[in-house]
Amino acid sequence: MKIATWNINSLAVRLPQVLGWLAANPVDALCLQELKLSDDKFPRDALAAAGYQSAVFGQKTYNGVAILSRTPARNVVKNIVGFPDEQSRVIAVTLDTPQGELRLINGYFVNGQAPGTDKFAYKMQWLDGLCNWLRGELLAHPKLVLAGDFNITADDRDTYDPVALRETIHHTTEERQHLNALLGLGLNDAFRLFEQSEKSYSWWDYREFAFRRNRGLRIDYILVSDALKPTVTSCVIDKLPRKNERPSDHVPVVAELDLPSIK
DNA sequence: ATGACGGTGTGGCACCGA
Repeated sequence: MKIATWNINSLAVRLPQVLGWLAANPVDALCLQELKLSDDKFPRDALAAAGYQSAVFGQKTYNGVAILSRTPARNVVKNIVGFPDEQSRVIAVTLDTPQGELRLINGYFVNGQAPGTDKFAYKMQWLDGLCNWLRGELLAHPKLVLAGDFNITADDRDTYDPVALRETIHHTTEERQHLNALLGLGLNDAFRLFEQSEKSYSWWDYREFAFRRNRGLRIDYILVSDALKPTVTSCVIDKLPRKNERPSDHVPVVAELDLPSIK
């Protein structure tokens, strides 16, 4: 089965691109971030016509996440249990596969603006809350995938300028320690399970021709639990949608797991 | 040091993103 994640930076603007991408890339589940719309504005019918059910946790203007899946999602949880949050950043579902249940968690991690700001402090607290919640989720669901926009570069391979951007937002030691804490729970960065080309990124600024110059960051991840790690057969970044007219600044990441495809 | 680009809102610029 194939699982993908994509920060689409407004589903109202990008719905046609999502539908087009799904037609060309018929994944089993797609995690979307930054819907920027409330639940009542979610294009459930258009996605259903394309063969996808939707578990939605929207928010007006900012944030908002959804999981599209070919099979029904059950046990839907919104946001981090034990971490009250005004912002819609997490949705978790259980999907039933012929190989048993799979827990899929979609996160739009806090941006954090800059070290020393209130938003950075919120990012650290949010990451703490996520880690504490996931510890139990992994015990309850050994076959678990955490996908989304992490807003953290894991290491210097994931940034176009590790020297100039050292200890700036998305590059701080503190953020990377939090990401390592997640990995320490028994999660694995699917992208790094395979040989990848250098300078592989998932986000490029809209400004200064960043995409053309490949000045990007890899901040979108698919983490798989230890139990799933042996089943991962590929993980790729699909840069093509960044060439669309009115593209999102992020592109999809796709992982393939050697579980029978959900029918 | 700043802004550059793009999305949203009840707007004519401000805020946010990364």
